[in-house]
Amino acid sequence: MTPSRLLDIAIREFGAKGLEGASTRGIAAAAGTAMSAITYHYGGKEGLYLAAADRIAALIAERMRDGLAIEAVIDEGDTGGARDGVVRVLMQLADTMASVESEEWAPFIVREQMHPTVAFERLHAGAMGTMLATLARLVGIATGARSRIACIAAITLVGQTTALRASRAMFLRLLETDTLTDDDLDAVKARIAANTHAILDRLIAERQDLP
Amino acid sequence: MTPSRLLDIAIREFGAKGLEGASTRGIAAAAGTAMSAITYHYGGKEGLYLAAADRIAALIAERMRDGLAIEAVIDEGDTGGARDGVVRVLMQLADTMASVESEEWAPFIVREQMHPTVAFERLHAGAMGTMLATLARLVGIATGARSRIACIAAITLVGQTTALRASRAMFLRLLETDTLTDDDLDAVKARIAANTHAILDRLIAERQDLP
DNA sequence: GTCTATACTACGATAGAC
DNA sequence: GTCTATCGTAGTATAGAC
Repeated sequence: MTPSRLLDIAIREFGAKGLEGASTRGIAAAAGTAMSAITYHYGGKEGLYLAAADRIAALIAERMRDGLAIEAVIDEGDTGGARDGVVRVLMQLADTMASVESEEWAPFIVREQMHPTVAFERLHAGAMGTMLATLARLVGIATGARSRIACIAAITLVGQTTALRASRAMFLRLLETDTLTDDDLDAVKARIAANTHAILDRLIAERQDLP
Repeated sequence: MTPSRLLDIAIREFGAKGLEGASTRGIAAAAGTAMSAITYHYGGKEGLYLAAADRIAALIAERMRDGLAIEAVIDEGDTGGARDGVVRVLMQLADTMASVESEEWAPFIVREQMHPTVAFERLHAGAMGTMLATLARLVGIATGARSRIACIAAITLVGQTTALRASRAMFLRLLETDTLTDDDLDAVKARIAANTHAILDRLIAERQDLP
């Protein structure tokens, strides 16, 4: 019980303040235990940080499981299925980014994206790498684009959803609100879906220009 | 001289470690001076943090100046000019996100986006708010979309470029490289430009569906 | 397994010398 | 304007009691 409670708090604290900014005393206190419990269960601050990364990867993998499990087995010729798959993965991703729970761990990930440490390996291997690779593969199947083009397109597609977190405050200002309502989220998701179809169509058209 | 050197280091340190993670001693040492210089010039750690935010806003405003100055005066009827403007602003933004200098201050901004403090006001007022508002306005002019739709579209468009920073490590993994070459950047920019045209076309088509 | 006690290092702020 | 010295606080780690 204590270990899992420590981990929950650790994710929040590390996310908000970073590895150096968060304090083991603060984490332990918030978890209602003593600091030395961290040493015992995780071997120290660094160990707790890595455990937090693993837990985040597991959380994302869990959230994305349904979608990715189906999408991963779509075969080469199924352009329609691949297209639907791209949209479904992005919708799932948008929900994840907009979810309140992601507020805690998203900063953890973004920090690792910009200044990767060993923890990035865990995040990438555990969840994010597979997700992005699947998406790139689906884009390739849906449009017939070469691998490199499909990869670049996949990143721009994902960027639309990550903006919900990484540009959140700016977004809220623009919409003149202070929380994202279900209505807002639906509107954004509809926009992303429409954009995605437009982009995929464009990739197909580009391919036919250069035979 | 000392103040400006302190500020440069402060942006890097606060970006990497956050307000709480960075240490005044560390910043002062890296700037080759004593910690009390921070107290003298900026009144303390918090003052230095806010000064860093102002400086970052100024850096971005400077980088975006050419584009935004022109784009801001495009008038209501000029759909073609507005469309070109959208693409130009996004290209400038992509260059900014990919630039090595942005590696230092981008984490600062993203942190403020997810957990805004007073410093976010400065960033938003000084640069980011104007940029995004201009973009949303141009999207509206270029497509005739309602304000709310144009705002949401603007966010998704910007998201494509911010992914260059906020999902950087993941992106590099996918492309199986460890730095973004000029070739890579050109390819991404071309993709973003093409996506943007596709998205704007789609917005126009949607408008004609519902007259 | 969990907590208390302790050792040691580093933090930010301030006062005062130069 | 810039530095040194110092204070009080808070950080991690470890040893040992329960």
